[in-house]
Amino acid sequence: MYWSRTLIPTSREAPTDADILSHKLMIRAGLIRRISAGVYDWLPLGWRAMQKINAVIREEMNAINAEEIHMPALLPAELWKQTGRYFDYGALLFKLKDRKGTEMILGPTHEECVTELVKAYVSSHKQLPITLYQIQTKFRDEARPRNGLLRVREFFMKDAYSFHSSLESLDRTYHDMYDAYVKIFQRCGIPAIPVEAESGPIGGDASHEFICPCEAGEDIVVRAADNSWAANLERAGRSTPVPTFSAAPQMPEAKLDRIQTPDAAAIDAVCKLLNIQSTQMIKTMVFRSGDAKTGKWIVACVRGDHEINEAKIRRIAGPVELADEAAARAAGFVIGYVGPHVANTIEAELIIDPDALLTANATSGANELHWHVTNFNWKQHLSADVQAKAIIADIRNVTAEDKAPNGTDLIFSKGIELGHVFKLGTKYSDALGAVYSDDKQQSHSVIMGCYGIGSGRILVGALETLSDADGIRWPMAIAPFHVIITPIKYDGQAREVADRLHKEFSARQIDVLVDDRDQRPGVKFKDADLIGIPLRIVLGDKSLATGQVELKERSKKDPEMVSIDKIVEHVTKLVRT
RNA sequence: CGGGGCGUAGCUCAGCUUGGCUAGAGCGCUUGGUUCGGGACUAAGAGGUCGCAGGUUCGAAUCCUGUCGCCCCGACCA
Repeated sequence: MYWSRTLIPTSREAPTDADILSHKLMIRAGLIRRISAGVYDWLPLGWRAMQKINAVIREEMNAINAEEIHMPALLPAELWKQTGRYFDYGALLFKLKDRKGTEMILGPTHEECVTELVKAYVSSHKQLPITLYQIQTKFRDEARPRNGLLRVREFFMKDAYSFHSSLESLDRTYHDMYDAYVKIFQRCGIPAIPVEAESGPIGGDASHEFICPCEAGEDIVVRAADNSWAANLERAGRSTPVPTFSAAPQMPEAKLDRIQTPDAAAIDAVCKLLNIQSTQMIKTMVFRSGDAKTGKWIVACVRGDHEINEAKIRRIAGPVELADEAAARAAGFVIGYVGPHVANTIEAELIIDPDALLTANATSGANELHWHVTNFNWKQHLSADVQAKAIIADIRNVTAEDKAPNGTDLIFSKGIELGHVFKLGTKYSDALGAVYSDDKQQSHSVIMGCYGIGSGRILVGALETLSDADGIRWPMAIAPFHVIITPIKYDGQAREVADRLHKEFSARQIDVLVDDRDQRPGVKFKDADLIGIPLRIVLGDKSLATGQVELKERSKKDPEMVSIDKIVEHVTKLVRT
């Protein structure tokens, strides 16, 4: 391709609304253009990179016998109502009506659709296992799209779904996928660490996320200092054993004191007012499970300096949500001033984190507006009945004071979630009736796994982690062009050589861009660095006179001189390895 | 959804507080000249319903109301 014939709108300045490096570079290098919040045009350079990423993904998917299909983005809402996700997904789901008034959605993911497909055609164990995938546009009406391509409303995703007649078979495919993911990110040249993630209904080792470590990321990864283990913060568990209620301190002489704390609901405010440490406090939060009629209250307690981990609560109590404030108040919870002993008077499931349980003479809410209590102790101030039913469980986020499973220190870092592999179980096949017959004519729900990669996020990860002050540095595998030819002046011998090399590289399937613009050399060099093509061939009069061209790798400081008749071979070698 | 900020040329922004000449600058763009190995210089130009609607006023980019759009922080840490 010739620069003058394509569209590469580079710019010296980044728009003010771009905050993170990758976003700035994508705009400056002319990869994408925003058309609406979280919705982008893909320009030639961006699109080329995207295609290369998808090509890598395709190759690795095909290599493990996953077969590509294509499902529609426009889906009937009915299908989603059958699994309940029409409601569970909430506002994140784009909803619309067709001309007949039929409710439709734009697919944010395709479990329903693919399960429906398999239900229609797979009925025997002999047809299993099977893995189908697609690379397709997903739609999610994000509350707050942000940071360029990091969180968008329309994006590319490779989503694969596997179907099995046994958990062992699911395990095999899961591991194949896991390995394929490792290869994909390696080939794309970006760092990605697999971490344990929330595992859902199957439990155990059923879910991994692949995280690209970088500051721009929205996820928090916890890993062992010796890299022996890593997990999503949601998932990371305490390393010390969970005690039973009897481990609570015995403080027979302690007396529960009420103390006035006007307008001090937050932990920090109370600590300041009473001049105590947050470790001396018990934080109590109220959750609600089930619907308004059948649901129950859940009172969760952690030490004041700890954060409640809602995913862990869900693991114990099933689907829960933080209680609606008005509803909780109506039920008698003094939101802002709730203490654990509220369970003495209001019927609720009490879940206590071990560190909260071991806190003696704690300060907590008094269950009265503008009042707290001090010297709270579990054994004295909970009724016998409540003590007997209380659940002691790990329900907080780990902190730097915790240890990895092997006892080493924990390190916390941010990262971008690039992909996710997940053992689904029979959630969707149950809901939609996707069953197969085994060899004894017994009917079973198909066992499923699902595996996603956000292709756009690979691009974000590459720019975030590999760029330098001058611009992008594409890994060869996903570079929009392998080589850029920069004639100092596109004229005379330089022009002849540029055209000839263009032809020869193209014939070898090497993607080449000739900067044929009538620009000063400085402009061309700056732009070449900015758009980050891995190899640059400079054609200048002086070197051409000696039968040589200058070859510079974007990631290296100094160029090398290569004779004209060797350059094609030389570059081909660099591109292929 | 809550809070904050911003909408003026393709891009980055000034002007607005205190209403008043033909609405400005830099970058980019067009044409000419000089330049030509790391974002050149110069001359002449093109380009704007000041987001939109309404209001106040003799007069609105500027004040008021509404509305749309965009960005940032937060979203359950009581």
